[in-house]
Amino acid sequence: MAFVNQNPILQSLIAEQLVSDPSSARGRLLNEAARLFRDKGYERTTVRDLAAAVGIQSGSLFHHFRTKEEILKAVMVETIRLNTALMQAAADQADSAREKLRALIRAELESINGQTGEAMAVLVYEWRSLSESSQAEVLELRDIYENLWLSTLQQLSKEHQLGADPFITRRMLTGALSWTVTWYRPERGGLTLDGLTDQVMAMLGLAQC
Amino acid sequence: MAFVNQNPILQSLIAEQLVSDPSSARGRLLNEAARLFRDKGYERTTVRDLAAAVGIQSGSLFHHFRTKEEILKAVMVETIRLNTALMQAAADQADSAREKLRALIRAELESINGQTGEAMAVLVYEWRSLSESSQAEVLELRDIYENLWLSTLQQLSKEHQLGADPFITRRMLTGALSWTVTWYRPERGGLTLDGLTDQVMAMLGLAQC
DNA sequence: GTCTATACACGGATAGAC
DNA sequence: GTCTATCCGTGTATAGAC
Repeated sequence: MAFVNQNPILQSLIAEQLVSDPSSARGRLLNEAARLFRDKGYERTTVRDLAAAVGIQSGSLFHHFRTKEEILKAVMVETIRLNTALMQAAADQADSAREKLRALIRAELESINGQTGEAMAVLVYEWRSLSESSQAEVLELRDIYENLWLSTLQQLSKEHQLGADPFITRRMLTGALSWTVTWYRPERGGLTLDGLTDQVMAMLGLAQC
Repeated sequence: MAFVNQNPILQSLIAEQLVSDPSSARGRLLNEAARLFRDKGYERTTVRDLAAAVGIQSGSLFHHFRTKEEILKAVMVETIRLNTALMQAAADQADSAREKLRALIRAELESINGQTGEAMAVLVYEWRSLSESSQAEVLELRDIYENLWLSTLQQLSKEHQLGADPFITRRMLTGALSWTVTWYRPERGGLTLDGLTDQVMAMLGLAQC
């Protein structure tokens, strides 16, 4: 993903070949695919659309990917890998459980509404279009990601700072945060990403007093 | 929707021809369509699937609806009409703003996870498949529904019982509640609908003390 | 690694008989 | 109001030249 190219976390993932270099043919295709899948949906996006987006003919696509579904799966897998690393880094910088949670919320809001947002939306809305065997693979990666959240929420719960159950709170947050993509428009209107994060914390009764 | 057939609110809506009688040919088709659209997605559901679900041939479908999209739109329109009426009734029975909010949350959770849940999921996940002109029509109906929520949340905010902004809180709740359809399974496991409602209230810092 | 050309199946929608 | 038959466009994927 070209925009966050300077990010050292992305750089190390590329070096380990866990995500594609965004300047490579494969990387550029996956970025365009994420955008198209989010805008039109996976089913309504044709292989001709995908090829045109990177300036090749549809037949040439199948030199890089065996099937259209393989492209969807690659978008999802690489997105989770990148976001797990970003999340881990964000949480590591915070001290208290409360600050860890705030860092996670802010990082997830940034993933959803920032430059990886297209791919994050695909992860949520195009799940059904993935074959069952691919779903199982992606789910495994998701577990690592979710454990980051759960351990932080469980710590807060121990400290009696959380109103509801940690598991349920995480599920509520998953829905609430991913839904922001349908309405949050940072460019027009005053609410910044930090302001939105504050609102989420306030909703949970964890506002800075 | 045959299951809630005895519901007097549904009966009056049918009498006013605002929703189809679930025992009519049209009503049965819309129920099956909601189920198929949720399970497979709108695009992956063929007119042959729809016809087979009600035991007719695909050509015969077009005697009832001019296009496939018209079926999707009808599912959405009738679902909003029914749920607005159910919501209004739930809110009217409560006295305090806090109890009104609880009634709205419980009613929406019931819509999402109960017998109209298939249609509610379609409303969230198949939005993009609706043509723009149809989207505008459905959006108008949604406004009425949303105003029910906003007036209650604004009242709570006046009473200083709400941590975050009312508009933002509603949007967070929209995401959080609709997401329950992906994980909440009342049949297996102890959490009842009332228990889940309590958890949501607790998350908002509005637990019964 | 990309091109052109095309196979081949499937999906939405229509026509006209009953 | 449902049937059968069918049109026709579109979509995924392949073949083989360059």
